[in-house]
Amino acid sequence: MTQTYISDISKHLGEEITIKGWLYNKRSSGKLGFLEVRDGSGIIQGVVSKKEVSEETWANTEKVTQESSIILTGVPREHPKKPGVYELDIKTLEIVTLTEDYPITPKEHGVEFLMDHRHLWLRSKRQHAILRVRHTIIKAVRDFFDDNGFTLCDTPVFTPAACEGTTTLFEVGYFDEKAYLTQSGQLYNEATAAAFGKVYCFGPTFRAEKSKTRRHLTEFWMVEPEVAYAKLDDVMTLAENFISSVVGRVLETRQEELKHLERDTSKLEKAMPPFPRLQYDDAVKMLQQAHAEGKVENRFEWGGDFGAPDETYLSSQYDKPVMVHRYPSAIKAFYMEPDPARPDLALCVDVLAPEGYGEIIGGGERMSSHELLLQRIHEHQLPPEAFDWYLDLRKYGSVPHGGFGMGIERCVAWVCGLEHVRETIPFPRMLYRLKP
RNA sequence: UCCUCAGUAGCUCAAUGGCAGAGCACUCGGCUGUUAACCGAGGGGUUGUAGGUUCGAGUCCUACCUGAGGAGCCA
Repeated sequence: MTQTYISDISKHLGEEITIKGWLYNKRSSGKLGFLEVRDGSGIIQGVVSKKEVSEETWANTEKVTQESSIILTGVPREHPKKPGVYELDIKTLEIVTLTEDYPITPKEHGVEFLMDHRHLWLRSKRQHAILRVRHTIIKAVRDFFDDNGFTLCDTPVFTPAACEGTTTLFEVGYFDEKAYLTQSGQLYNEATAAAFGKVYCFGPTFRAEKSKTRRHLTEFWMVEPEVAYAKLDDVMTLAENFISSVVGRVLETRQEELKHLERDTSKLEKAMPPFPRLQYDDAVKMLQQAHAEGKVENRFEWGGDFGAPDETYLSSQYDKPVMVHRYPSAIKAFYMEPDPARPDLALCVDVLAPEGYGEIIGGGERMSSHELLLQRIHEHQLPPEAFDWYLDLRKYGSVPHGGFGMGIERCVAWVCGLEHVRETIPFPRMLYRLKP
């Protein structure tokens, strides 16, 4: 028995086909049954008429329940009232397994209940739309780098020490010693960039921060490109080309999903280069003026890092992602290259997504001087022996280089217009949430 | 770690300190074009836990537990 996928239904109009899937929802009108069937590729409404089918098929139609697995045969055709929409005239309905008491009903549910049933929640239309956009974003990310001369050089998940020494790490046993789950592949990227020129890594990242907000996961996926000989301006140009390429791909191929999510795509269409480049100093002035005008609650002082409300205000001033660059070195990672014109500033950049989605990219130019890097390691009270290989990169053919990291889930949340990143990954890992 | 809010039927939510309710889901019946279908009937409860105030607590007070949102930190 061959199987036809619902996504291919338009190629089989008028033919008898077999659909293998699950019952999404059922409605009936006496001797006429309406079965919404999903098979992973899509959803189609099947129509069963009592007088057209066998007693067995009609009995199955009456007793089949939501999310029962079913195999049906029938003939697809256009919906009588909706042009471009297809229906299936069902001839036979076989129940593979009858489901009893499916927990997720067609009505509303709360977050806790849905999260506890994430393994089933994934079957819903909304989750389907989001995860298909996620798939497309990841594909577009890989295509962008693959098509631009980058080599994929994935970095380890087990690491011997903190990459940046600031954020909390997950500690795991590693035979007789301790290891930590990676919080960034960047340091390793710098080694592979010196070997391959343009590289990227893409994998899971772990942060043991006790953050409990709509923007945080403890396990998330990050893509990190790194380019030898790149200066800060090159990094920013790469970032804006990269983001616009990814967003453009979603707009090209996922209109249906974005429509289901009720995303205002006109806002995404504006995410085309060039992105505004805002120096930290000027961003501070904007925030201070906004405070004076009563638009921001707290007065921002030069030297601090932006909080979520600050980022939201700054991004609200633009209709496309904004790139904030040259933060004070004191609040950035130890490996950031200082600005020769202003040594107290780091040649770094954060890309803030529009509509309050916050920082989706962080990156910049890395320090190329062995002497200065060693000094910074000492200043940050990091163990130099843990960074011997990293320092080697400055001993053997050091060059200016830079790159950035983008959190996939925040990007998906922004593109889909979601309230929370928990829906952007099949099984989110969050503070106090390890199951399912 | 801190701040705020919320826990009542399988789910989503009502109930002035005074009889524990509705919709969905489920079971039964009705309907040949339904779109979270609809109409009628039925079963379904230790109101998060422990204590306190009161003639009387789902409701007020205290502690704890669980969850949500936010802060800090970050992508």
